[in-house]
Amino acid sequence: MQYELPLIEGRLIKRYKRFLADIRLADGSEITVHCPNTGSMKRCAEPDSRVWLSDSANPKRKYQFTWEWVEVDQKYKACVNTARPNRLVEEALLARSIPQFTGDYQVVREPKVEDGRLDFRLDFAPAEGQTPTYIEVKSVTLLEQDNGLGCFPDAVTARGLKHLQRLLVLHQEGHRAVLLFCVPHEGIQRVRAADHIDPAYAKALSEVVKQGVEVLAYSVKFDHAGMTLLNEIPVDI
DNA sequence: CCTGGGACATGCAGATTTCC
DNA sequence: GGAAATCTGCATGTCCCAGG
Repeated sequence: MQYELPLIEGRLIKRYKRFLADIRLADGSEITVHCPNTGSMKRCAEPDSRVWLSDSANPKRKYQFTWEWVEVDQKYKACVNTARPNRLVEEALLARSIPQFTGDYQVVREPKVEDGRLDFRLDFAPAEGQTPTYIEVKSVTLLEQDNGLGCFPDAVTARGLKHLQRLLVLHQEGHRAVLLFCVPHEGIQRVRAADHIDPAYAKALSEVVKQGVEVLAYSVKFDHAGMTLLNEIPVDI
């Protein structure tokens, strides 16, 4: 995905509410921006970090700018906008650039399933004789130490646990079910379940994988004006 | 001390209304 | 009648305050 307008650079003062962060711009002015992240943003919201903002150009919004990227440990870019990984995956699916997903399929966003929704469903042409594939995308942005190992989740997640169960049920019903870790963080080259953060989730993950739910991880390439899904990276379960 | 609820901002889907 | 515009509800984690 490419941003329509150039990103604006600043420094984080503080993320002080779920949706809000204060940023200092290059000219010294301070603004409040929308923080579009549903997680704890562990290690991604350190005061004084360099940050990049997108301009919504939307006059109806209370806060014109949206926090997109942060610089972690003064060297790695990471994307904190949780809507982006979903888009990156969608683009890659539509471009047929993920080798694990082949065949003549249509991409359905946010398909409804039993008790909620998942991120994507791939519906195959009749000739393919294949039941749908379900995909849930998770964003990985927690690098605990500078060792290339990304951790998920970054906080206890009851909801994430539910998604795992949902994928397992779909798999048991005969569908392909895939958990796709999208990793928009330049310092992460592999992913593992964070059992030190959410042991229940880590346990459930290894369990559903054992039962046949697939897990994939893809790194993300940053360029001056956007991001693209890059290549597969290993997942340690 | 613990729990519950509200506020916070946005994007999106789905429903409903309006308008030609 | 059908398209477009508008509304409604949901999802989401953190923080703070009130009440038990």
